[in-house]
Amino acid sequence: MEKVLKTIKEIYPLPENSVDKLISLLIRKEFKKGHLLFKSESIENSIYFIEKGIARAFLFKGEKEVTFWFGFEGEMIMSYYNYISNKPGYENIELLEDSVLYKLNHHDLQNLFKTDIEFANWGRKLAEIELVRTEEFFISQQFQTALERYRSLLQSHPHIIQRVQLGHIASYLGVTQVTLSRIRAEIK
Amino acid sequence: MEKVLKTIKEIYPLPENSVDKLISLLIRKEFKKGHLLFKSESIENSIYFIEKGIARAFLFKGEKEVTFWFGFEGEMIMSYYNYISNKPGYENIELLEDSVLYKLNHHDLQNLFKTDIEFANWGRKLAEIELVRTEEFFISQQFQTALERYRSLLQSHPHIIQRVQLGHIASYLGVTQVTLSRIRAEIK
DNA sequence: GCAATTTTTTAACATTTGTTAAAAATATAA
DNA sequence: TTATATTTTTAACAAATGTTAAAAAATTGC
Repeated sequence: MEKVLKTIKEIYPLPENSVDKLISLLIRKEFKKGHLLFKSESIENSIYFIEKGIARAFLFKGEKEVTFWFGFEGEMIMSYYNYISNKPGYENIELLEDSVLYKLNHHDLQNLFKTDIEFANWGRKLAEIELVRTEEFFISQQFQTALERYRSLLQSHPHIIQRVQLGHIASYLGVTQVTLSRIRAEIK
Repeated sequence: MEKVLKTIKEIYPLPENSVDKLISLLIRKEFKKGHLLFKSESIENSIYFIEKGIARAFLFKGEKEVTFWFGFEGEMIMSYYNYISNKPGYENIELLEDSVLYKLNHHDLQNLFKTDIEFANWGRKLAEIELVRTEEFFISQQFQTALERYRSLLQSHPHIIQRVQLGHIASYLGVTQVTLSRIRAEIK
């Protein structure tokens, strides 16, 4: 669970015994490629850490799926809306490869928040980090062209092209697959 | 400070003496219409609560200003990026009306987080609420048309048309002013 | 290795939105 | 109130992206 552990510690510097407390709550799980981990309109009581694999979150826009998030090794998978409001989330989350995840129960985590100031601050930092990421992604959508976003996606995840199909990437970038294909043809 | 107090209490149920502790740190400030509260590329050590007035956050896209946030009575004004990373924020924040704000020092707040579990959870909830809002706004940008977003903006803030000029609203909706003007002409 | 399936690219055309500029409407200040 | 400045609307045209469909390429399963 090397990558998961690194993620947990990077969020906020927890004392060693708190880390152990959190680890003791994690359950290792394996899933096949294509597994639908979260389904929209349903309440989800689990949070996952990705040890191995790629996940994507998507919504339907009419008939079409639109991907708006990818999760890579070391990242967390959760529906923030569900997590925060305890109402059904709106996103579907699918695993794009055979994956190894660590599962954490939502209520167990809430319990840590209420009783341990270290965890309360860990949870605060987690939300803050995620907020900044979401903001940055939003800003990039509004202020960069699809080409610029495609380039920075390649920069941060050079192997995404080999691991994720173009249609998903195109919708993540906010264009159709045809347009992304045109973009790729131009820069070659 | 009625509206500000309501906001503070709604975020997370703080004990009465914690609320008093927070209130004692607030300083009332008045600003004129047009005042630039935050300037991009600068470190900001304050957080504000809006008692009266409207604020907007914007970035430059080439020569043009693009508005990506409005703040109304009861809401908080802060650069999350600045607040979280302690690096210069990227946004400019301007007051669109003569305003009454309450100012809170960032370090004072951090201090409360570190020493009081109630505040740590208040801060966690604050970030979580803001995260869900940001996500919702992002989703609406990606999955709704400018017309739909215009309609729901009018629904949630019926007086925005009287208080904010069309160019700001257009860029907030992600279209040019000409396009928003066309949209308005069509639905009349 | 080959056939079937899926994914990606290309092409032709339609639609939407942007750009520039001018006119109309509204707001501001002397 | 009137003149000036600002904001909003309208129009003509250009550019970018979407749509549909077919061809090409790559992947998968037998």
